[in-house]
Amino acid sequence: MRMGQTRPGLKDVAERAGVGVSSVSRVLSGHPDVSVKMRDRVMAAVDEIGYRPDIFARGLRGGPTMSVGLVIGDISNPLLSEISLGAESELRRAGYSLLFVNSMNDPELEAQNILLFQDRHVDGLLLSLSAEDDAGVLAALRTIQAPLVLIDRELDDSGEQLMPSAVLCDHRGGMRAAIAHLLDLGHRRIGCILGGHARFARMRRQGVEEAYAERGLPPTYNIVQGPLDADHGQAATSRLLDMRERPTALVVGGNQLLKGCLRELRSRRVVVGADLSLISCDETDLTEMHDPPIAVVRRDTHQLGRTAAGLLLRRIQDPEEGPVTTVHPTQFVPRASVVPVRETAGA
Amino acid sequence: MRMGQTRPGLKDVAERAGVGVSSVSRVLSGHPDVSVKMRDRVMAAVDEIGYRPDIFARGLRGGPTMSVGLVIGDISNPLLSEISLGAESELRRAGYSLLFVNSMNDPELEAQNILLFQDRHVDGLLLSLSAEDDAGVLAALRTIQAPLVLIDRELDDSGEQLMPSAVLCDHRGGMRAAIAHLLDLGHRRIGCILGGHARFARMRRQGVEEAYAERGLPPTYNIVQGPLDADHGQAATSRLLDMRERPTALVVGGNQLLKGCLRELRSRRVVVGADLSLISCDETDLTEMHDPPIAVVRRDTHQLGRTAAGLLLRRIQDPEEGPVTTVHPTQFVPRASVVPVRETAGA
DNA sequence: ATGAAAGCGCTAACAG
DNA sequence: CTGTTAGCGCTTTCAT
Repeated sequence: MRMGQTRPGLKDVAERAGVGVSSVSRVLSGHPDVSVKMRDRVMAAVDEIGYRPDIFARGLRGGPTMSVGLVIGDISNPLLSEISLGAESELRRAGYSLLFVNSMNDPELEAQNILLFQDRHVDGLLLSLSAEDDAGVLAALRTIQAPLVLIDRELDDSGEQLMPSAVLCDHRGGMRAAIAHLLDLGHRRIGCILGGHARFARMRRQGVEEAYAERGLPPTYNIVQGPLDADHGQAATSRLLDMRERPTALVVGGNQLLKGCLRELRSRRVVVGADLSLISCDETDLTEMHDPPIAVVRRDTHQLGRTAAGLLLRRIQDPEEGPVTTVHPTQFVPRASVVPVRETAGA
Repeated sequence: MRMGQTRPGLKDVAERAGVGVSSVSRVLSGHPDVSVKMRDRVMAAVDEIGYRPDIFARGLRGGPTMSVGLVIGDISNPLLSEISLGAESELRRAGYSLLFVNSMNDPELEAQNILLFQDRHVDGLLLSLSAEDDAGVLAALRTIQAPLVLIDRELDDSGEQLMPSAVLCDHRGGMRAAIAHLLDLGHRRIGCILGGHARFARMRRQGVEEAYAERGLPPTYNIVQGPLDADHGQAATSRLLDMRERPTALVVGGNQLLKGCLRELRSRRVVVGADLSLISCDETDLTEMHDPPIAVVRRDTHQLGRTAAGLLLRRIQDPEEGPVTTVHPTQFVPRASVVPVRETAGA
């Protein structure tokens, strides 16, 4: 029974101001050829009736929607959410809004979401994909006209058709530094728990290998690769601790894995920073507040998001711009979870 | 230099299938009056040319956009992100997509974001607002036609114009149970650190008061109210521990506050579960993995999100539906961070 | 410098 | 049951 109360349109503004609709349109889209008088009249009318342009009608004509899509595997991961926060703040400064969608780390959903953003005419896409080589995702991406920025991912894009920009992290360097630190403290049997099939896992593995190779040491490390979740973290920890030549230090590649790892250590009553040295990748509440605090390979996630947004904006605003890749530093932060091997009780 | 390659429209499908545009439209929107033959012809053509409807053109006509907006204070808060995950999963099942926007806990941004969603013609709004009484936010909300669902918030809507549904949590009951547990263990001087001005803080305060009142005990608790952040958590902890009659137990109203609290306890070398009993609200990695594990007042955040989405969908799909409020249980989970007062060393 | 008018892709009358 | 047609609110020629 309620009145239609349709929101005011361009026509209403034009009527109110006693001018033509196209003049109103020109004023609102900053067209140069408008008299000051006209601009004032129109703006006054706009304020009076509280006009807001209809984004759909604009989009229909193919104009920009001033929005950017972010496809993200798991927003509940604090790192990813910080990245998105950084991206959002940068985009907002430029007048763009960021639309999130979760893909639950499911490539099929991811592909759907990419298409969904295309339907919504986003002006660009930020991608933190769960898989770098999923055929469906790649196919969806190829239908996208808008510029793409990958966040800490490398696409397995054989055809090289989609020319994404990318913001990457120097995971290899960070891992190399972490391992080097352990080696300096006398550790030789180091267990590494890695997860996922994305770039970061490959790079971290390389970092481990390089650290040993640089010092001419035999590869007495053990890398346990698996899914990127707490269960793998726990299982891998268990497996490493059960080895005959039990590692004196563990390096864990991410917060989910860390959670599982700590769970296992607790159930075995292994004391971090005494019985065992421990390093994790990426700072979270857990690493910071743990007793003892856990050494980490850290990176500036907020900045990562901001840079990603910046690269995207550049390409949106100037379509001639080519893809750019930036690499962001990582930093090893030693903490009490790491002790020299001498103090470590053997098996 | 690239070819315009404009995406196929309804007209193209109609041409391909040799039928009229409206028939195509009818088939696609599931209109009952279409022959099987027609449906097949059209669907074939749709597949052949890879047609996807233009959501903007649909929206322009005032139709549903199959999207829901979520205004959220801080997506990097694991609780809020879990809620949004729950909401998203429910919405997806119904074919809706969820658009997130962060408001950085800033009411002004919040109001802007509400307007932004309105511009995008969302079919409904999920709100986890940072303030319940901000004039700008309320004004923005009043311009919204779509149904609203509040998540764990009560609006200070004097005019009662906007009839939101709501999903609430029984914070009062949870807090009452937590305090009762402490009282049973002999604690009398209990410090409570609360933060924020939203419903949950009020309810928790009431829970504390009720627990004491129920047993006819004098109010020997101390409630320190402040902003909902780690700094307040730390400052409040410091203040409570400096009291002449130092509390034997602390109850902390949220994960941010907890972080600050733990920071202070660590710097003072206060041992949780021995020198002091500790309870927090809401489960996070920190409460679970802490040594000793921290007792919590828990709630099912994923379910909360799902229910919120469900309530919204009901109102979207049947505009005659009135607003509904559901209250979700909370549960006190005792853990090793809580010990009887006898074992606790006094000041 | 300004206004009139033609669509953008779609849905919903309205005719057949 | 199906095709034709008139807009939805806006931008953009094209005249003036």
